[in-house]
Amino acid sequence: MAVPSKPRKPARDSYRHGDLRRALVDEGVALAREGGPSAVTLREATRRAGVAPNAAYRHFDGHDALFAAVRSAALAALARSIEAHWRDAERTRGPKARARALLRAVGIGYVEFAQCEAGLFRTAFGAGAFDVQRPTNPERTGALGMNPFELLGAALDAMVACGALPAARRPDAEFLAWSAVHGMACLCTDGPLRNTPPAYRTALGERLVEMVEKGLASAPGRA
Amino acid sequence: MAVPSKPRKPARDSYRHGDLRRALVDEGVALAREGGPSAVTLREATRRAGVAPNAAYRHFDGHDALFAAVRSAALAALARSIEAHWRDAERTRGPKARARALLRAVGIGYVEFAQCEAGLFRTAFGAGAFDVQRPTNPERTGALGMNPFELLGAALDAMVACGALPAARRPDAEFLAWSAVHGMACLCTDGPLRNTPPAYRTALGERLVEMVEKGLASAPGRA
DNA sequence: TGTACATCAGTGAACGCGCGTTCACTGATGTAC
DNA sequence: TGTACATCAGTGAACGCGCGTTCACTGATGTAC
Repeated sequence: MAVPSKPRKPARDSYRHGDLRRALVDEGVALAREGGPSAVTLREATRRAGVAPNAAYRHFDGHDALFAAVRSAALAALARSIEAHWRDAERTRGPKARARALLRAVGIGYVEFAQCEAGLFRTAFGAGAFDVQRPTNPERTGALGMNPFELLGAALDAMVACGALPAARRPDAEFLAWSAVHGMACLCTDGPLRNTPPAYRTALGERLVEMVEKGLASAPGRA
Repeated sequence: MAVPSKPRKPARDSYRHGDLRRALVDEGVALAREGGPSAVTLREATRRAGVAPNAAYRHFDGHDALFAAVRSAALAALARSIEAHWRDAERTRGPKARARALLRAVGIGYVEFAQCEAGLFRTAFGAGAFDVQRPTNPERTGALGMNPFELLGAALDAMVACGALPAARRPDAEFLAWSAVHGMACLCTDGPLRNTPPAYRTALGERLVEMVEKGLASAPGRA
């Protein structure tokens, strides 16, 4: 008992935080999850990390930089949601069925994420301009090393490779498929589907993916 | 020259504004057009209307009420954009071609509005929950008296009536079509398509509508 | 047709809020000698 | 192995900002007599 009266508020830490940057991003993600993009506040993130507001400036240029990091984390979470379905789909027998299963995995994983993590979804896409990340930023991906857009592209390539999608219709098909899936994600998150039963939304999601698959194959490609 | 020194700042008006409620909504719409939903501020709207901030409370319960009115106006503007295409489509000869033209009108009008009026589009759909308005709120519609969702429903009904869409696939088809079109609108407004050439986006929009039409007709309906 | 008065759309000043950001500082850490 | 020192991640206090909202008020309008 050499130093019995030592204050033990900070418990394990020294007064230096250890990994404040990571802690701030984690808290930012938690805020985004709970309250969407507008809840991602520099002051609240530092408050939750148990640190003075200006301490954040040791690790980020300012609010925008912290927010960008949080958004990247949200995109990575989306990629992981898709990958969970992707891995199952990869085990499908037969090249055509497999390609279709991969495309379905991307769509269902995307919509499911929007429903289960509405705050993160809004943070990824609902706060100003968003882009396809190229070259791939490792912060934005899951374990397969592909961002959501690349996963979609890979699924479409597989469709072409097995003959389920005419090669002439492949160019820019990402944007058509992404549109459909992103739109449904929005309707499920903030739109009129947000309060419908999960089973109903799941059924609608399945129909949407089929619509995309069939519609992509029969509509003409780029002129 | 009975009263030559009378201050003529307010010009035509008495110190009573005349129609402040309308003026505030108009200024709010202008703000939304320029800066999206977060720019719709009670203080800035009153500032532009040349009135004290608290004057707004004579006409609105508070910021939320003003914002709701602005959002309704944005939805009405969307309806008008669709109607402009709708009227042309109505003149198409042949019931099938006409039904397809109507569906196309809804899709193209929707995406065009998102591109030309990105701020209003974000205000209508990008600021918290949005719903299909039933019964129709006259503030939210254009001259045909239908809101965007009802226009879409009418186009799909026409598709069924002429045999271009199997009746079994009609239920809930609004949500599938809306998803596709809304998603593309998002990609054009805030997403990776926002800086692409207009002609490219137009071509993509046409392909999307075709994808929806073909995909809707060949995918199975509600189980 | 004139006067008295109630109404209510506007004013002016002030409030508290949370935000991002800047400043000069402090004190634990890790390195050079 | 011990001491001197530079580094730099954190502190504490304060700033200005624009926001929504509340208060007591004023004065033009329109109505009742």
